[in-house]
Amino acid sequence: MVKPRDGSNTAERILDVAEELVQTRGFNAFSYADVAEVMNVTKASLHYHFSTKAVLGAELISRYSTRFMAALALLESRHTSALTRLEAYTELYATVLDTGRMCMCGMLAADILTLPGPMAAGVRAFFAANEAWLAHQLEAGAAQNDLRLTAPARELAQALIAGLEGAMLLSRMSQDAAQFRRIARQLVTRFVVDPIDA
Amino acid sequence: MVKPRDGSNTAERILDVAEELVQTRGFNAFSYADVAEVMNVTKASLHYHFSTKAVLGAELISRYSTRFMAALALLESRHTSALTRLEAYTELYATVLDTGRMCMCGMLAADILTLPGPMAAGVRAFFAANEAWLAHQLEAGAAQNDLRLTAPARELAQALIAGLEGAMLLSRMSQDAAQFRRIARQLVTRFVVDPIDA
DNA sequence: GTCTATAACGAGATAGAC
DNA sequence: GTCTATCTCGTTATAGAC
Repeated sequence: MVKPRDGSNTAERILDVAEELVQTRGFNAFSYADVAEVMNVTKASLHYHFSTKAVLGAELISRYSTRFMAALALLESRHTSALTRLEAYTELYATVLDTGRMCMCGMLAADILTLPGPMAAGVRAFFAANEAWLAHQLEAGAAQNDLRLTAPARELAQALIAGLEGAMLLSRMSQDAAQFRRIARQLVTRFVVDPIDA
Repeated sequence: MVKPRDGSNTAERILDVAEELVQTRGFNAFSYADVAEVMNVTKASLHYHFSTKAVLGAELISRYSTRFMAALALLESRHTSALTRLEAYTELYATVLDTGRMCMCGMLAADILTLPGPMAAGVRAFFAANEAWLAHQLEAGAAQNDLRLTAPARELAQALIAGLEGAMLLSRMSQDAAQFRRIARQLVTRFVVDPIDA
């Protein structure tokens, strides 16, 4: 018995629709009715797959985090230098923004005080994992003289993520597609490559 | 007939309570009932002062923007060098975060697609004004050799605001009070003072 | 697995007395 | 200017037929 993994099964499609709504409107600004309308099913059907909105939300975060970490692994295998990995990392954010969406966990970070406990924990874990991954890349890059760090790796990782999330928020608001990539370039250049080869 | 300006009149106190709720929970996650409960009045009373939630929201943004620009003017008069002005600017954000709040317009930026038109316009205007103010300080500072710019002033201003807003979001989530100031210092140091006197 | 129907509640808002 | 009372609607969630 092979489980369908092509994303065409109902639960996955519900997650797809809900994910877009969270990324554009936030967790408190979408409802089962919104999802049901897009999918042409009833709200009751959605409750069959995800008993409560809190369960749906937790599943969204879990899937998003898994996929994000998988994208990081792929990115790591495709790029060998720390600098190109960083650039690919920022481009990951950029392509999300190109679809008119915020980072899902960035959006949920704004809603953090209103989220069910398990969801809040998931969002915090997402950023902790991101920070750890980035810090590791920075340290590895510094070790092989790929780049120069201007501060402790952990601190730089936090500042980079903060800059990228803030840049998404403001660029989406300004509807200035190029703004995000300009800011991302500033962040990477100023924080890590710095004046060595500038 | 002197209008009361001490903030003790009802409309102002409603705005005070609503403002905190927006800064902590977001515009879609608070209700007239929440405000009424804190103030020990009925929802109907609130509607006497602010006919609709959209009107209340627009007034919140207007008051917040006015106060913010006034704080910038004060800050300008108190500090003469561009660098200390920048540091005071980031400290403005830090003190907001110290009270457990996000920047109100940063919060509303996340909700932007769900806001009534006039509110969305007000949020955009807030950030445009901030960007213009910051860019002006940067250019002035560069002109008198107070600091060195690593990119066009406008671009740096956008990156700084993005970094600060993102840092607020993540620091509040992490409940790490020191994190914001560490990131802010990184941003200012790397973006403007750079290696001249580092 | 999806439907109809409905329960239970909270939200934004209004009417009219005081 | 604040109250009680009420309206209407949207939201989350459940029961039970198909």
